[in-house]
Amino acid sequence: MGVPRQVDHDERRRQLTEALLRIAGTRGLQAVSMREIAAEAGVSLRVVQYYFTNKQALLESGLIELGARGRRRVQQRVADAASTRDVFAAVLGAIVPSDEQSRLDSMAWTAYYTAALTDPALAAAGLTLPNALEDFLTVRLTAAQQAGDVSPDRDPRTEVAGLLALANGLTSGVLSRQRDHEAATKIIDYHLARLFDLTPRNLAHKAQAGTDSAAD
Amino acid sequence: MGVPRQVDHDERRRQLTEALLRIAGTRGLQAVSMREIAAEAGVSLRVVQYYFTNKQALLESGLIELGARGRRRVQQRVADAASTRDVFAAVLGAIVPSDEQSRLDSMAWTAYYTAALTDPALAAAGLTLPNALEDFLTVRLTAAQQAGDVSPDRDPRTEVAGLLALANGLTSGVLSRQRDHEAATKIIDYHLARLFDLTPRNLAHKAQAGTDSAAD
DNA sequence: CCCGTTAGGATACGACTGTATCCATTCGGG
DNA sequence: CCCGAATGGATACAGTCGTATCCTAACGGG
Repeated sequence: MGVPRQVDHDERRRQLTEALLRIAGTRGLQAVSMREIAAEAGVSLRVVQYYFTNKQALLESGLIELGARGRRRVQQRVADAASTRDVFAAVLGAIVPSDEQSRLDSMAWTAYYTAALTDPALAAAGLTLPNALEDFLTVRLTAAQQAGDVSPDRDPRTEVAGLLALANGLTSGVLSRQRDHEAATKIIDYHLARLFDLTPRNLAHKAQAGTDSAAD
Repeated sequence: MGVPRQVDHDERRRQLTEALLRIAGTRGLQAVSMREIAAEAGVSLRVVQYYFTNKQALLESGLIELGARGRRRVQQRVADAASTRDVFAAVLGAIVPSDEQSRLDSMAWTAYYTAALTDPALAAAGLTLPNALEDFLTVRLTAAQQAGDVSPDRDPRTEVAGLLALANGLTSGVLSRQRDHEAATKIIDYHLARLFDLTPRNLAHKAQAGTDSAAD
């Protein structure tokens, strides 16, 4: 038992979790079985059993990894977002699947989400990401509104909830290949352009409240 | 073999299909088995086999029934919709689950939708309702815009796609009990109010194009 | 009357599931 | 050196799954 034991252990678990998510993303959650995961990871059934006591534990691990990936994607995009509008475009753009990897993850996420609707054990393991995003964006939008970058007759919480639901619905369309990523992005930008537009009747208000709106 | 044979046959199939949808709506699609359907319908396994050759046929029947229910709900609400805005509120309000029955149907629909993402056989059996609604609403919105009831700088197709995606995303939130029906309706109305609002800069255009806008 | 079709009960079959058990190997600290 | 823990191969077990088969009844037209 060498020093890097715990590391190897976690690495093994990570490989198995990734195999699980690959299956869930391509063939669905109902195709996920212990033996399938073993085959996908190129190991024996016993190894899967060894590193995960339960199938339940395995599924939870997959859900946790999926949440971590989502958070990572959002943070990467938000990192280089200058304005509040850029932050919104980044977050919403991170929700809608863009490349093949995010499509697979989105598939798996949808499968988990659907399963959690009828399986309280999965629901308890956490789909908390949407709520966190809602709070985060609401704070940002409220600040932008107070800075005069958004029309005062907009309701930040309602706008954010609507935009997140929009991104969610667009994701469904992208996954079912009813829409592609570009079309979805256009729809999102269409709405962001209106939300952050101050053209006619809001210029007066903008001029009166424009204090620290440059950095936002 | 009496005259009402075919009728009895169809009635039996209908009962079994409803039993299937009850299970799918409460315990999920993965809980749907021939034996479970038999138990739910209060018949023997053989009867389920007798009226449906395959499990596949059974699932398709459930999907068809689900689509029919959705269409029925939309038509009922659209029936007494006076203005174009009422039509939009009716259609979008028909998508978001309101009572317990529509919640169950929406659950089952989500389960089917998710399954269809990885099962081409189910996808072929038809999730065509969204596309039909998109075309329908786009025609209505374009007409309303030409009548001057909607600002000319709105893009009807984008607006409709966005609203349907919004309703879809809100449905997810309602099903996961993150939001209730009332909150979802408020968000929809919030957006419809903006879409059909002509207050400041559009009144000029409205006055110039207002020919047959009264009946719409 | 009787015979073929319709309807359904009872049971079986093979595949697959999650989980458990038995066993061999490896390897590092005492 | 050696012994116990870590690791994993092979196999078994009890369920559940969709599907198939066998066998009764019932019943209406010839």
